[in-house]
Amino acid sequence: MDITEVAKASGLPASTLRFYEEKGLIQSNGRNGLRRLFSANVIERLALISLGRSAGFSLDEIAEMFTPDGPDINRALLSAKAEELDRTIEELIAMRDGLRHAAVCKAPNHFECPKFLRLLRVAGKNRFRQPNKLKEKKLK
Amino acid sequence: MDITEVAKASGLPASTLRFYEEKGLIQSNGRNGLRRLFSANVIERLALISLGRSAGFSLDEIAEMFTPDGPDINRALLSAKAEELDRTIEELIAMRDGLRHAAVCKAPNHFECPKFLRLLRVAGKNRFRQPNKLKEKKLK
DNA sequence: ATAAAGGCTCAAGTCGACTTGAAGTCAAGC
DNA sequence: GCTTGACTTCAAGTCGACTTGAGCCTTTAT
Repeated sequence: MDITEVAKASGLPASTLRFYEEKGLIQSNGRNGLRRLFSANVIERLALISLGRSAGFSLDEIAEMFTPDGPDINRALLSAKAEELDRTIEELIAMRDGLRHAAVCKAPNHFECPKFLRLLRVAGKNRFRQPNKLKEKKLK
Repeated sequence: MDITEVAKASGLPASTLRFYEEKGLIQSNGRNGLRRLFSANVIERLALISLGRSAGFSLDEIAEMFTPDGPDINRALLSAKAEELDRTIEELIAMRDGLRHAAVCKAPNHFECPKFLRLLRVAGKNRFRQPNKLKEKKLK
């Protein structure tokens, strides 16, 4: 497959595929002239990468999992990520409940509202870096 | 209070406080010579900012909420964020379950495992930008 | 009177994951 | 034989939230 086919099949722009190749996340197997050729299993690989990204792995972490050939998934790392997700989920739930409450709370000042104060305490612990804003998916 | 006191009380470095002031998120009320003076309520304000960050608001969004004077919380925006969080939470739960499964799954190839395939489908939908890696909190 | 401490400003750097742009190469169709 | 369009490389730019550094200016202690 050439890069455009892979792009279409995976939904990723060609620039991303080149970037991933450069990072060692995927391989092209040879060239047709200048042009990269990919074997079909790169699609699975990309799916796996996408999965990893969604689960919160960085590209570098994902690269580590794909060590020799074929994804060798590190089970301990997976479990650790699952636990990390668990904590994140709990924090987000607290946050969501707090937001939902704040949206209807009638207290003149939120600092007088016990629920809001509880929210603040949760937020205090919850000092993790936030995602960059989602970029709009531009469909051309 | 001077900037160091605010820094101590809030846990934020002075550089961040200057940055927030420049962005209009907090105000200093006058100077003592060169030095900024802050009134005590800036602490509450910072707590609110921290809360907003934890809930996934960008600094610009938070700035919008603090329009004239005193936080005027936009209830619709809060509800919208709560819903957004709801969706994120569901995705993360699916992801966590998937990870947990993948960590124990014995299938020779994950692509033969139905649970794993389901996970992939979830991940496919779940094409949101991930957080930058958490930076280690360096305690000096 | 002077030096250290700490605040100040402004510009530039950082991080991760890409994207964009300029300039070049190559095969195919007219 | 020349244009077109799809690919190539490589460098630089982008985004958000800060941090860092250089070079000043003040206050406080000696």
